Amino acid sequence: MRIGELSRRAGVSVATIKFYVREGLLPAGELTSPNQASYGEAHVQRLRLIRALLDVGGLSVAAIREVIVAVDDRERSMHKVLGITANRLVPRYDRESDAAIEEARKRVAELVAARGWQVFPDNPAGEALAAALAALDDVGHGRFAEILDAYADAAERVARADMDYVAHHVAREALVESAVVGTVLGDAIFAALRRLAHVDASNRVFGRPGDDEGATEPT
Amino acid sequence: MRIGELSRRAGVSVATIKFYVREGLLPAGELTSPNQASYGEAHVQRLRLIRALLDVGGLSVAAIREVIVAVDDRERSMHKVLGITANRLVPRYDRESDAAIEEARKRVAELVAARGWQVFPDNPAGEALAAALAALDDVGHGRFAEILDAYADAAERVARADMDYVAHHVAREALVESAVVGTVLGDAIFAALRRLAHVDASNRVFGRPGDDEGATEPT
DNA sequence: GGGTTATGGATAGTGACACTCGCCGCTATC
DNA sequence: GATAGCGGCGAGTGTCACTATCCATAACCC
Repeated sequence: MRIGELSRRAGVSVATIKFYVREGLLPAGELTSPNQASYGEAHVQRLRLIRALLDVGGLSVAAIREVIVAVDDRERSMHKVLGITANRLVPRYDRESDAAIEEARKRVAELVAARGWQVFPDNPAGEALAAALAALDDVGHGRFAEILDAYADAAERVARADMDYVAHHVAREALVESAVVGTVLGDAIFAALRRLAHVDASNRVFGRPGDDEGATEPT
Repeated sequence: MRIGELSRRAGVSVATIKFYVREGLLPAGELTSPNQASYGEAHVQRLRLIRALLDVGGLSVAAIREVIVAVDDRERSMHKVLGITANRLVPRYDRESDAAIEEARKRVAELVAARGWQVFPDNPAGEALAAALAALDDVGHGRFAEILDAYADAAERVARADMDYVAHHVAREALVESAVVGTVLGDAIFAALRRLAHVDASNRVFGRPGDDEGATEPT
């Protein structure tokens, strides 16, 4: 297929496809003549992956490029690819190394130890967690950390479900891409579910009967 | 205190503070003379809230303005403020209304019904969930929806913990701000925990003993 | 009391980002 | 052989979160 059809199939403008090719997110089509190329199903798939990471996952183009290069590299272990995804997915908080973040890092290390997680806590995810806990302190909600265990329980449960899914439904070759997609879209899905659960809980606790303004939210 | 000290206390540049005042995120200081104003603790707190929502939560300045206006409005119910937060927090996916998203919406409605959640499924969070599920389908991971129940269980657990925290540790006046902070930072915390749990699970399942490259991830 | 620094207020500029446009000469198709 | 589409490329656009500069005045420091 040529670029016009690819554009229609993937719902991405021709100009944008050209841009992605220039940026190295999408391989160029196979040239059939000096200025004519043909694209295949793989291109459609790749475009959908790009859009999912971009729109739902909120990754930057540069981050997606790194992830995609890693996904395409059959030499890299899944571990490495996931590490790259996490590195790119997690925003960089270059907080000056003050006492608060140090203390938060210690709390993260304790949590990891208590859970028996086989993880170095200076992992990007651990750093992100420390930054979030420090931000919580800053804002005056240090006590929130008390319910961290409930969060960790939930995270373990979700991670277990993710592993089950991967084990049962994902072919070996597709493992890496699945992991990336699952990591990124899983965040979005969980966040949405949490929001729904909050609205429900909030309705039960605070909602007056007959007051349905909490259930649906016009802007 | 004057603007210089406020800047030092909050770790935000003077220029940026002026920008936030202009943008309506931060109330102006109280003028003591035509070109001299004084700021208080509330300003420090507010700045920290802004930075947390911006850096960790990833909200835009415009979104933060709406949230803050809602937080400051004592007339508004917590429900409404949370609705605004959710509206602003969740990215807008203006997907053309194709069959896929319609089908995803139906799946969301079924899930909500099965859970007995008192929520209108055309909630922004429900929409976000539908969009994420549709994106999952696009990318060829429709089966992922099979483990949605595990996600929903985890979300309920977290939401319950959140409510407990609010009930025990948050004063009535601070309820709304806490809810906003908890919603936004809670997402970041859970995502980080999930990532940590993944690394752990991945280590157990795929990691060769002695291969520690999955545990820590240099770029 | 005089020089340096800080301040409030306003306008304009910056750099990153994700596209988007327009052009060229060529090709496919009707 | 007209017309629409194409590949490739450089330049332009709009948004966003600041950042820089300017001015007149105020505070501080010897």
